[in-house]
Amino acid sequence: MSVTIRQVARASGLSVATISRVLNGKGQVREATRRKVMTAAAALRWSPHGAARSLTTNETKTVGVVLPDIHGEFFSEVIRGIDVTARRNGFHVLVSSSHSDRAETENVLRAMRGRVDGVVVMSPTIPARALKDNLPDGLPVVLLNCVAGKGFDSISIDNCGGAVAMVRHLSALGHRQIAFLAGPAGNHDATERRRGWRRAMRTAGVVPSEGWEIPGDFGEESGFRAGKQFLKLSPRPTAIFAANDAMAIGCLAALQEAGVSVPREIAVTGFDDIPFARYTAPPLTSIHVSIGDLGARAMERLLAAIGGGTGHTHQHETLPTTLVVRASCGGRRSSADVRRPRGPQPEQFIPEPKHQRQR
Amino acid sequence: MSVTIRQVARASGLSVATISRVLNGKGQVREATRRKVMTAAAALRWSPHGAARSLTTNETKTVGVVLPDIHGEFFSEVIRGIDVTARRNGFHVLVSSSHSDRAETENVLRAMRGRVDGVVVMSPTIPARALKDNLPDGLPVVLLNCVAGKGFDSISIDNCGGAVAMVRHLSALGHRQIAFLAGPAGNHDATERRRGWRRAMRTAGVVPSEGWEIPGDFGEESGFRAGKQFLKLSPRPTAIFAANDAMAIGCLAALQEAGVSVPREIAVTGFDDIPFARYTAPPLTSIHVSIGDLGARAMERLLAAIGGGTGHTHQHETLPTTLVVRASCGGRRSSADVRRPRGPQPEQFIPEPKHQRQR
DNA sequence: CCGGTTACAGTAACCGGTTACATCGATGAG
DNA sequence: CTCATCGATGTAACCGGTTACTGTAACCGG
Repeated sequence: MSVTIRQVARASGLSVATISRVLNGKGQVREATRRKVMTAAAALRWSPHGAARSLTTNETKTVGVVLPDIHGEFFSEVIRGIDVTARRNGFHVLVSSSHSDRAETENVLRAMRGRVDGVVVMSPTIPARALKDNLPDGLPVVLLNCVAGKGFDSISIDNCGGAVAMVRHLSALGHRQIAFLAGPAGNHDATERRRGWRRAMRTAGVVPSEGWEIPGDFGEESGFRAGKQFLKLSPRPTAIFAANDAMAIGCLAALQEAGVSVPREIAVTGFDDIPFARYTAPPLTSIHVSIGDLGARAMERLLAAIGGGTGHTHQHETLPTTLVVRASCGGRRSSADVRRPRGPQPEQFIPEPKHQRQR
Repeated sequence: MSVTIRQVARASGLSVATISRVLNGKGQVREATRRKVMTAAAALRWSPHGAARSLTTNETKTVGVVLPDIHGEFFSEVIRGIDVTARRNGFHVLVSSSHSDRAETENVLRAMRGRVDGVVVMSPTIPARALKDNLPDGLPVVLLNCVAGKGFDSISIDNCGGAVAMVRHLSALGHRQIAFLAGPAGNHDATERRRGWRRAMRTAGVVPSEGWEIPGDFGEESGFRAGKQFLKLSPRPTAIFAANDAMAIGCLAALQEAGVSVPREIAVTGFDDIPFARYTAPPLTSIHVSIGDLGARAMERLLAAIGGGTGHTHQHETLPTTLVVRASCGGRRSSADVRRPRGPQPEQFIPEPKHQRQR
């Protein structure tokens, strides 16, 4: 049915070895022969069989990406970063996302043998150690935004540092009662951001009182509910720092509905700097994270591990974040911002990714 | 290095055939033998080599997904739908996204041979016919949101119908000057939505005058610019129907900045019903599209084609859309809506997907 | 006790490439 | 002229599974 290298060999009157050599540019082949091969291959519309090739070379030119059940921009951006980097290096990407169940994840991991040359794993639920048991020995792995484990490459966002920067900024604007809208318990990013908030508060000499921290789940809905709760506090916080933008947006909606003016009465800030952050009312001050870069870096590390063989050393890498000031936190620039020609601009300008959506 | 079936055979004192039979549950194997195999396999932590297996069985249990360079929710949702459905059926997903270049896409397509059992292709730039030349004969293909081609399975959203529904709704609210904020030229969805707008306008007996249609690119930014332009028109349109939510949101920002009240002075509506749509100010009336379902259906069709062999008939399928009314279009219910407990609810309630973000 | 099933397990060919090694003609030095 | 060398190409083993075919007890009815 499908055309094989032997058919090409017959059609061109050459041997399979020569066809293979031409295809891979290895060994000596006369120019005339090369052309003959190319012609025959094109005529038969032959392209090498991936599985067959993988079997002998023991490399698949494919990397696995295992992600938990995440929605939205984060997912697409991280995949984009990974995919672009992989393709640039001639690699394919085998994804497996939306794992809620741990056993399921382990199954997928096991099924990767003979399909991939390495994997990027982002899993809040699986401890690094458990990975070892479910992966073929010697398969390169890069952990993404997980608790770093010994013997693994890992890479993550400077969540703590970003949170500290945000609290500092709010402090500088005069805020002291800075409430925190936390993310899901157990989530690594959420934990780190909370740590940053607490640390910076301590540094600022403020002791968060009861009720200044409300748990959320990173969804808009939970932000909305938390917003309502914050309003019941007395004294009211003067600023709300949400652990991600989605919750901050829900929070904004809650305050607006309650007729509370942002930022005049309460400042609201987020984390992630999702594209919509600049289009909320008022535009949202946030911590910019280059999610695409995160994926790209993870892939670069993985490719290095794949190429480097055994002489590769494991290390942990942290990606920096940037504070992006918009109107929602108030302060000196807020009124000026609002009048800018095309929607408020960040104080520290971050070059915009092209947000040409195709849909 | 890696453990093979032969090692398991030796360890268990059986032959490779038996190991294989146990693994695949084929043929007769005594219970005692099965257990012996399982024990040995577990002890050696053996799992079958994907490439090797693919080579003989001629099936990879993997499907390819080729997507253009799209950002945001659409991408992640469609992948999620595909991935979940694939995994449920024991398939893996090989993605390749962010193709801007046509030659690049064709390369990837060619490289899929021997790696996948079928592909889902979403490509605005490649005509269906050109696919035939770059795909191994007989490889099942499902086209996603493309111009349907003969000899292909295809599936898409009822863009036209959705647009008609939206214009009808606005009409019913008394609007006649309904401007249209179009999507990128050449994009299939954009074209269809525009067609729906024009058709419904004609039905309503309104002839769109000069300037009532402004081109955009599906990005927030272009919506913002278009919003400004619409304001310069005289007479001003009473409603703006954006071809997607991102542009509608940009448009809202522009109107807000100009001090124009939505929906009192101008109604604004979108298309896609992205999660964020319910948190804009005012909440955005939109056309709900189940993007995840789109991916899931595409995968179901593909799996059917893979399983069905030659007896499979090609057909085109269209997924329905639903109008979701929120405050941004004004009308009878708008004031009531605003007071609902947790942010405005849609008039026609769409069961919410769980928007528990993990970030 | 015998030919025929049946249940279970082993042997080896095969999938489609890659590549070490063999082959062979041409070339050049001695 | 001969032999070593080199460049170009062919031969066949091999990668790790799957499976058709084979072998062999055990068991059956007659």
